Amino acid sequence: MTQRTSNASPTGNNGGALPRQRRTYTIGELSKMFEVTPRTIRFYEQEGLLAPERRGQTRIYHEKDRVRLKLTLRGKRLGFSLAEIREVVEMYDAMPDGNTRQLERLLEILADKRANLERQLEDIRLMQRELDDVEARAREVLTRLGAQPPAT
Amino acid sequence: MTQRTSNASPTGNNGGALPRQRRTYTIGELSKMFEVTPRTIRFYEQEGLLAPERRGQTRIYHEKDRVRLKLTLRGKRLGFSLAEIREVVEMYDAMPDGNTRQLERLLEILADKRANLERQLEDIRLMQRELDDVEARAREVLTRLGAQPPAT
DNA sequence: GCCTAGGTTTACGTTAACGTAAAGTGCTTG
DNA sequence: CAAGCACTTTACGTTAACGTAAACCTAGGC
Repeated sequence: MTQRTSNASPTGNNGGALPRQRRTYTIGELSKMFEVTPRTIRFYEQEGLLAPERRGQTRIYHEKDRVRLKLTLRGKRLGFSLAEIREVVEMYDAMPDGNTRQLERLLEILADKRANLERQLEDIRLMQRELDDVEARAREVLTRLGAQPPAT
Repeated sequence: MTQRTSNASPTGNNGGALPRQRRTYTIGELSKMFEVTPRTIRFYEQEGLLAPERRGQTRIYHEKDRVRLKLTLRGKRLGFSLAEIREVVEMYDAMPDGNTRQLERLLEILADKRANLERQLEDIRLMQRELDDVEARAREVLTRLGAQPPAT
C-alpha cells in the first residue's frame, strides 16, 4: 500500500525526449532508503547541501539529489562536518564558471581531505591492531575461565 | 596470538626491577604533545577515560595514561564518541576479573567496531575516487582557462 | 464530505564536546 | 616577599546536528 517501489510514472512527463530514467523521490522515500529522518534531509537543504525541485510546496528529489545525499552521508561517516562538505559541494557546482583562484582553492581543499583520509587509513590500521590485542586477551581470559570461547 | 609488546605488566610486576623509563608528564606537557587543551584532558578524565595519579592536587600522568590518551584521540579521529571509547576502556580494565558475560559483551563490541572500521575503509576508497574525479575536472577547467595547472 | 497519510513551516529543546572566565593553590626565582 | 607561572576547581557559555512538537496543507480512498 505504501510501497510504490519501481513504479516509474512520474506525474508530469515531458512530451519530448524521455530522459533515460526519470525516477524521482519523495522525502520519505529517501528517508527510508538512507535510514535518516526527513528532518535530517530538510536540515541538509537548509545548510545548502541539497536543493530539490519544488512542485507546489512539496519537495521532489531527482537522481542528482539522491547522489548528493549519499555523498554527504558518506562524508559524515568519515567525520567531515556539514560545513566542510558544503564547501566542496558549492565549489563543485560553481566549477564551470569558477575563476582560477577558486579552482586552486578547491584543489587545496581536496589535497587537505586527501591527507585526512590517509591519516584515517593509518588510524584504522593501528586501531585494528589494538582490537586484535584486546580480543586476544579477552579470549585468553575466557579460556582460562573454562568457558567455550565463541568462534570468530 | 598477538604480541605482548610494550604494554607493561598490568598488575605491577616490579619486584625490585627498575621500571625502565619512569617518565611522567604534567597536563601541560601532554597538552602540547597531542595538541589538545588541558581542558580537553581534564574533560576526558571527568568522562572516565583517564585516571591520573594525584600528587597533592596536581595530576601526574604516566606512560599508561599517555597511551590511553593517544588511543582516545585516535578513536575520536575515527568518529567514535567518548562514550563508546569509554565502554571499551572500562571493560579492558575490568578484564582480569571480568565474568564471562562481560567478556562476551566485550567481544561483541569489538566485532561491532571492526565492522565499523571496514565500512570506513570502503567509504575512504569511494571518497578517494570522488576526490579523484573532482580534481580531474577542476584541472581540466583550469587548463581550459589557460592557466598553468599546479603539479600535484 | 471526511479521514488518513503523507508532506510542509516554525520554533524551541537537546546532546556531546569542549571553550572560557573567575578565583584560588603552590613552587621557585629574582 | 612579591611576582610569575603552571596547575586547580567551579560553573556558565557555545556550537553542530539534529529531535520534537504544534499547526497547517493536500491528494486519494470510502
